[in-house]
Amino acid sequence: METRKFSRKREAILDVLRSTKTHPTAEWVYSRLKPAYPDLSLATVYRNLSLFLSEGRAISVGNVNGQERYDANVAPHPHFICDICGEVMDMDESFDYDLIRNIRFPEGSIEYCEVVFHGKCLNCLNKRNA
Amino acid sequence: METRKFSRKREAILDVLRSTKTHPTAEWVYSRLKPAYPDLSLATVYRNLSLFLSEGRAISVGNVNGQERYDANVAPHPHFICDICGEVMDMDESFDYDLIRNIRFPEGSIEYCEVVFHGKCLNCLNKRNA
DNA sequence: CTCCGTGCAAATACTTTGCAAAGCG
DNA sequence: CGCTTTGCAAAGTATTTGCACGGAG
Repeated sequence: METRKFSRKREAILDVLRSTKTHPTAEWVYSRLKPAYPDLSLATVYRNLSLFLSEGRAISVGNVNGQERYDANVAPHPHFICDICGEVMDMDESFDYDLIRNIRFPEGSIEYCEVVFHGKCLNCLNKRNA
Repeated sequence: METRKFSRKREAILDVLRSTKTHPTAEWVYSRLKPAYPDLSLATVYRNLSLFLSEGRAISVGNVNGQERYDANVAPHPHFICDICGEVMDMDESFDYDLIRNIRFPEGSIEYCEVVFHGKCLNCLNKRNA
C-alpha cells in the first residue's frame, strides 16, 4: 500500500500546474516556484510530476521538442501543437469524443484516446508573413 | 537548394523502415542493418531518419518510453500503443478521418491530426491474467 | 576534383537515481 | 521515532554535432 505524507512543495507544484493553461515543462514549473522556494530542486519537480501521472492527478500531453509537457486537466480533451514554436493549446470545444467511443480494436483493449492537431499558431503565422 | 547524392546506406535504412510494421526506433533499424553493414554508425541512422522526416518520406509516431518511433507509412492513420510493453500498432481500418476534417480552430491553422489510442495489447493482457 | 555522406567520439539535453539529511505524523 | 520527502550531485539515456576521411557525380 502506498503511504503518502503531506508536503508543502508537492502541493505547490500541483498548484502551479493547475493554475496555468500553458501545459508546462518540468523546468517551467521549477522556475516558477524557485523564487518562493529557494531550496527547491528540479529533481523534486520531476519526482512529483511523475507521481501525479501515476496517481492520475495529471497527464502528459506528450514530448514536444524533447521535453515532456504536463497538464492538470485530466479530462480527455484534444490539443493543438504549433510545430514552429512548440506552444500547446487546449481545444476543449472543438472535438466530440463520442465520435471515437465506439471504435473496436481486436488486438488490444482501448483505455483512452489522444487527439492532437498540428499546425502553426497565429503568432508564428504572422511572423512568417511579416 | 538541397543537393542530394545517392547513398547505399540511406536506401537501406528506408528499406528497413518500409519493410516493417513495428514502428521501430532508430536503434532497432540500426541493429537490423549492422550485420549487413558492419561499419554502419548509429549516427547515420539518426541523420537519415531525420532527413526522411523533413522530406516527408517518413513520420514520427511519437516518443514511446523515451524513444522516437518511426513509420514509413506517411498516410494519416491512427495508432494503438500498449502502455505496458510499448508496442505500436496500426489501426488503419478503425478510424474515419472525415470525422475531424471539418474542425475549425481560430488560434492556429491545422495541418494534420494525430489520433493515438492507448491501452493494453493482448499479449500483456494475457500475461497479467496468467 | 568537389562536395556530400559517414564513422567515431565527444557533446548535449532531459530525466532519473543514490544517499544522507530534514520533515511529517 | 519510523518512514516519506528532499537537495545535491552523479549517473543514465537518447539524440546531435564536429571533424577528418571515403564515396558519388
